[in-house]
Amino acid sequence: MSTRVTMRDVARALDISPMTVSRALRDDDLVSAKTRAQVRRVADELGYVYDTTAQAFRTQKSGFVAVTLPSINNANFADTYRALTNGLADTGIQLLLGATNYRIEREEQLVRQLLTRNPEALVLTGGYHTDTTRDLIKTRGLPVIEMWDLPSAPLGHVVGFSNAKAMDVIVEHLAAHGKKKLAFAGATAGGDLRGADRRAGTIEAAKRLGLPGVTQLNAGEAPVSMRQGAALVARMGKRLLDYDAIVCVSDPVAFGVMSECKRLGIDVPGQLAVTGFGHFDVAATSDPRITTVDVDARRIGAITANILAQIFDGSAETYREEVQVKLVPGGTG
Amino acid sequence: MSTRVTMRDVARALDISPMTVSRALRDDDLVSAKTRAQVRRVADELGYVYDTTAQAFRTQKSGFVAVTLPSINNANFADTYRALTNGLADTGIQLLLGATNYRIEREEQLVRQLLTRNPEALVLTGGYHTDTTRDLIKTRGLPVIEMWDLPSAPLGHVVGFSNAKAMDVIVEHLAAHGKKKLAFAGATAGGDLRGADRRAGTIEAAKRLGLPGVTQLNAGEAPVSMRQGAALVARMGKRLLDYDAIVCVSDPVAFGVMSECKRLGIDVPGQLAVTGFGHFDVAATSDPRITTVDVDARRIGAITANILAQIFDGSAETYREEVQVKLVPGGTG
DNA sequence: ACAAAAATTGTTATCGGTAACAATTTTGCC
DNA sequence: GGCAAAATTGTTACCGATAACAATTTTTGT
Repeated sequence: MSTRVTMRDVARALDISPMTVSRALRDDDLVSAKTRAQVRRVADELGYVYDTTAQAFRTQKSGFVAVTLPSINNANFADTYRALTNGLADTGIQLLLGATNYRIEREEQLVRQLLTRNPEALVLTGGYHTDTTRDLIKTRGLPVIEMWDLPSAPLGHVVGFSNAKAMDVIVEHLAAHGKKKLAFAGATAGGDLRGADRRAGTIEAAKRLGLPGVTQLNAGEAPVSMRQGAALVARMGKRLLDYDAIVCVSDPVAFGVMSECKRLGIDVPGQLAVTGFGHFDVAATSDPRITTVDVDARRIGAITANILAQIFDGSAETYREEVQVKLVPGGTG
Repeated sequence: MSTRVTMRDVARALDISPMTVSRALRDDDLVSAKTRAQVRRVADELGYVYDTTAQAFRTQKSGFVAVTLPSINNANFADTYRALTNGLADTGIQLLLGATNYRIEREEQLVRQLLTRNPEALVLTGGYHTDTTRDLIKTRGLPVIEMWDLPSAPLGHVVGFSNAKAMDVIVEHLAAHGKKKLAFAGATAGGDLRGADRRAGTIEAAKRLGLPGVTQLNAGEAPVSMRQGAALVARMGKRLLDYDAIVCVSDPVAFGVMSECKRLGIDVPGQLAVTGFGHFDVAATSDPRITTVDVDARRIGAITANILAQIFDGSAETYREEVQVKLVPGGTG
């Protein structure tokens, strides 16, 4: 009973060869329509389930594309992932997902694990990787796509934007509204490197616009949560009013900051501006709405899916797709 | 160059048998420490990468556990998933994740796809499945764990709670604070079945406590978002004041409702109470904090991991673990 | 020193599909 | 009807690791 039903069994039932069954189930035109229908029917009757493992082994193609995301609990990455899934739906490709928790050491461990499954391509979030990760990938000669960043020394294809430059629109917006003294609320150094890029971009933009230096406010370990944003404000209290605006590494942080300000009686945006990043639902829903930057996460996923399709079709071109980000003004400054 | 390095190659380099290489790389005690070290070294030198596909094929064990989640963009499910990943970290088991988008038809499609990868167990979120899904699983005789629910006719193991009964604490809390006329804000019928259970539970609890009937407010397709919660309120306007409390299917919805109330000048909780579900960050951070129900998502994942470990150890017991939920009073009623 | 036990290494067959090639059947045309 | 071309089906070998069993080397005890 526990012996699985194989193509051989289906073949025997119909007194044909396993090869014909194989072809029929893959809808090969070589097989006559009549035979195909029969095979289908008998396969169903016998409860046959196709064994992708065996196929992957024989053809030396796993049908997997490995994907790493910093976190699976992030609307933007989830959107990218969904778009990627949808874009690959009719290719038969399956995504093998891993979460790095915003750490490139964890990414390395993950990549190592994922590679043992023979993925046909690798999709990484971010442009920062450990040297070992880079070596592992290069040695394999595996197609790679880096998303959500614009690395200067990419491993392969790129679909993303500059996290540093993206802050320009925020800082320009704040400057245009007369905000001068900025603080940046993000993770402590060392963790989230895309967050660090945003900080660097903020500092850079402020300098360019002739604003005073930007203070770094540490909200804790990456990824910084709403709670950590709130806790940061609770810790600092009215000292926060030394600044005109708090530029937050993400919308959730901004929301935490804003909520706690309200609890402390600090008026946003009256006394203090607060900005976010990512155009999350919470930014669009809160009262007031949070000024933020929209990244077309879905587009990143869709483009990535396209590139993958090209790769599987044999294209040798190396893509570098920059997606535009745009300011979404809210009521927080 | 593109011919991959196999165990045979490593074996040849050391003039030993592939079998010994296989054993050495799996750290089999049968192999002498000296040989193991040599094999390790040479394997590294040659850039050997273990082929899990071949192993999975030969041993007829994929090393996969398939997991379906309604959405990957949900802090609670993400927590469960992370706990599951961590709990299985040193078993070598890899999770194969799929998102159902809260639809059992999509779940069926997904399960079908996942089964072709020969998972060694299946972890499903929720206790509702299509008949075909149930058949597929039963035919396979695959170990199954249903999470986040307490189905009356489970497919196998269960780790969860009753979504209906979980609403008791909310309704009791509201009743104790003098709220009588309740409305339930959730998805339109047909979609999210756990949400439907919560609605049924709310109605049931209200009846039991002698409150008037509960009105159903349709916020749109599942999963209902913050935006949809806000849109619902925008649509209804002051008519919302016909009710004493809006019981929302989740915290995000409650947050959307509350934010839009503020914009409309409706005082929460003064004029209207609002409750959520799930103890999301947004509920704990918003001002006021949202009264909600905490589900120990991490515990669900950890217990599930434990059960999986038991299964792989050969235990034949069928587990049914109920996790407790608890009220988290906020400032919204 | 020698047999018996223990430790270590080797051989063979196989998991379930499918590529490459071979063989057979059907169809079309004069 | 007979033959070439087209359509369909079949045969064989193999992808890379490892279970099961066999053979060899090393250690131990007397």
